[in-house]
Amino acid sequence: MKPDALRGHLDALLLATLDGRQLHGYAIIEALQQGSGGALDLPTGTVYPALRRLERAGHVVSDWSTVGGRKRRTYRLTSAGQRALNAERSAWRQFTTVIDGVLGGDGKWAQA
Amino acid sequence: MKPDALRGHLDALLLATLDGRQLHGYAIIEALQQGSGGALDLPTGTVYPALRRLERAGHVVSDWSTVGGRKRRTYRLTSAGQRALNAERSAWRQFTTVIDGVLGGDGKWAQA
DNA sequence: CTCTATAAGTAGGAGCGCTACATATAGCCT
DNA sequence: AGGCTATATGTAGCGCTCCTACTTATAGAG
Repeated sequence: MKPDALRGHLDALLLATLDGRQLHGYAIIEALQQGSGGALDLPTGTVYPALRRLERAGHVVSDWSTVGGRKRRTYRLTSAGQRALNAERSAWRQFTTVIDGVLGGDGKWAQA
Repeated sequence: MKPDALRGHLDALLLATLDGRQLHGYAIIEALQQGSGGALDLPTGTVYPALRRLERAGHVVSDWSTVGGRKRRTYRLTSAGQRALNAERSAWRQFTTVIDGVLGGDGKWAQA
């Protein structure tokens, strides 16, 4: 998958990954790897700044802890973040419907 | 739909719009409007530069004509563009599958 | 004592889509 | 005659985001 395809959808992925659980940055990256069957291998330089953005936006909050001598910054959704996630999910639905419609066209290639 | 969601997928839309027919820029914008049920209303400042990029990339070629006193630049796919369109379509499939998987998660919200 | 895994971060760049503006013709309405 | 709308193409420059590359630090394996 071309790296920039995520543009504009990364927030949704991060929020969804934090839905119902709290994870630190490194664990989020691993969760996305596993949750995507290995298709998503996001670099730290993408994820960490994105989490900061989400925190600035009030969608997540973080707490520091130390586990096994290593510092962790653990994130969890705020209620605003939960609402944002719902919005992202419905926006994603709309988005794929629209693009599918254009790409699918008249059924020339559709097979599903 | 948030405007930047298109990032990375605009080429696919333009190539798909030109699949099997030749259109000029203005007509492409209208075709996308109709083909998306009004959801896509791309500004000329987005479409024209994108068409130039596609032409530079060898995916489309253009010819000038004059119709009703107005100049038109009509685009059509090259064979490389046709291949690129196929690639974009399968990339889109992969992309949506991956994101759907992450957003859908464990079925908490999936309804389809 | 080095190498890998774990863990977080910054600096800087590329590139794309957008806003806003400029240009030009045809046709309609007043 | 003048203005307005639709048709048609284009550029300049901005903002943002994701990426590459690098830095820092600890624990454990070999």
